[in-house]
Amino acid sequence: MRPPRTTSIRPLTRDFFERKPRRVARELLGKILVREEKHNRLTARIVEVEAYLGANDPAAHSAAGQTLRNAVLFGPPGHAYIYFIYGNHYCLNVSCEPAGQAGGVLFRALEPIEGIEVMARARGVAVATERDLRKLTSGPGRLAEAFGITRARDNGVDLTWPRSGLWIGQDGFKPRSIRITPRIGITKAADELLRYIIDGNPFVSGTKLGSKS
DNA sequence: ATATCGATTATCT
DNA sequence: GATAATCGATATG
Repeated sequence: MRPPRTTSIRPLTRDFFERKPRRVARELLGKILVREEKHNRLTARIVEVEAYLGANDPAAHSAAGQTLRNAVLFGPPGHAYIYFIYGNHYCLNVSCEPAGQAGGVLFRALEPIEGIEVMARARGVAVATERDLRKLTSGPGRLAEAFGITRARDNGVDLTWPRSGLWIGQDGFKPRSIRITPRIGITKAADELLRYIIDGNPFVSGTKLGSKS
């Protein structure tokens, strides 16, 4: 009898994140976000991200310089920058570039793999059909809620270190096709091509399910 | 299927 | 006091 095999997920290393946000964003597609707690393990594949440049990007939270809120972006790479927005939602970013440069990547959508029941409970939605899965992690606020991500809990954590409970890993998966588009929901620098998606993946936010466009 | 709108609060001017 | 890297509900074709 062959023992049941779980696909092994290896954490990404610091140098992965110590690069330009565009590069990190593109290469994060297909990687896996992991939440580990005592009795839970949540995993989901990254299918949509946006790059925010440390310099010369008016849409970035770092544009007006360092504050208490955005300090993590100015710190070492590979750490979680969590912000609270519209009085309702948390969003997850990872810091990029060497300390002192404020680049980052926003996580916009994931494809759930493990822990779907837990995610559904955290989101307060029922998952009856295949398409209901999109309600879990398709959108930056949604994925944060599904993973129980808050600023108090996760801002500043090291996403290369599994013992932090929130980390990013790889299992060898390579996206077949990547598409680059303008970023969503911003008013400044709204036409820069800095949004990276796995082409055709149904969990990408804004994707209409059941329509062929 | 697309458009519009209200909710709700940390953060900065 | 104004703003915001969103979401979900409602309205309309």
